Amino acid sequence: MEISSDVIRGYNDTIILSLLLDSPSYGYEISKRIRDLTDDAYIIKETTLYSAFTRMEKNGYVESFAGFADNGKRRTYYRITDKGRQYYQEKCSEWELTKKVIEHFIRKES
Amino acid sequence: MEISSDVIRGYNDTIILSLLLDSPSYGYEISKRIRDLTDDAYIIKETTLYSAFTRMEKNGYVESFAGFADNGKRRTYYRITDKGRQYYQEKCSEWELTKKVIEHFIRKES
DNA sequence: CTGTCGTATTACGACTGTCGTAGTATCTTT
DNA sequence: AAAGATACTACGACAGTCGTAATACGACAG
Repeated sequence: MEISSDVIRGYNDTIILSLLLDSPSYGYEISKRIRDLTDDAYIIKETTLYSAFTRMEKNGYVESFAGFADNGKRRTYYRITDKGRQYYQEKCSEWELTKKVIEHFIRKES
Repeated sequence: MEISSDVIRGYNDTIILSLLLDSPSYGYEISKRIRDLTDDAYIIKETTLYSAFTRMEKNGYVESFAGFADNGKRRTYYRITDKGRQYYQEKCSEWELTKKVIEHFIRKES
């Protein structure tokens, strides 16, 4: 089954931020880690990912800086800010509430 | 706390359909039942609700018919179709997967 | 008998985030 | 030499939600 993007929409920023909590990272790696962690259940589109970075940088949730791969290739890294951490925590709380709300309307089949 | 609409976005249709499972209903009542069931945690916007009806009728998930309130006032009722029931069941299954996916990225605070 | 609140719905344009498509560039593997 | 993986950017389209507003009727208070 595929997950519709409208469902995840409100959590893309949260997902990305969660992967920056422990250390900075960059687009391609984030993308792969999402795929791997979810066993390919969720594959974020590149455009969605990079536009999330831009938006979050504008909002002050992440900061970008130039880094280099082992082979010397230039990459754009992103680091989560304090504001980003706070936003992430709020979204985690919100999630608990959201889950409850939606599950009022879900009937599980046998 | 408020629930951001982007989170619910993918489930508005599902929520509305769930309230039509047992009997037909109409906009205003659906709206109130959502509020009541969620203890005001989720208050669907009127425009969102009515445009969902229109969209779902176009998709064949619901059928509208004219009904009358006790006082003789005209109302537009909606009835879920077989296709709508099927869609609803699919969304319920999808929800289980979605939940798992998102929870890979949620860290609960103490 | 007038105004406000609750009921019930519709119209319209703005906005945001995702998507499809495409293009660029380098490095690694075959 | 070609193909695939890495790494990113640009642009316009689209869908669903939102703000605002308007309409209309009944009930109830003052």
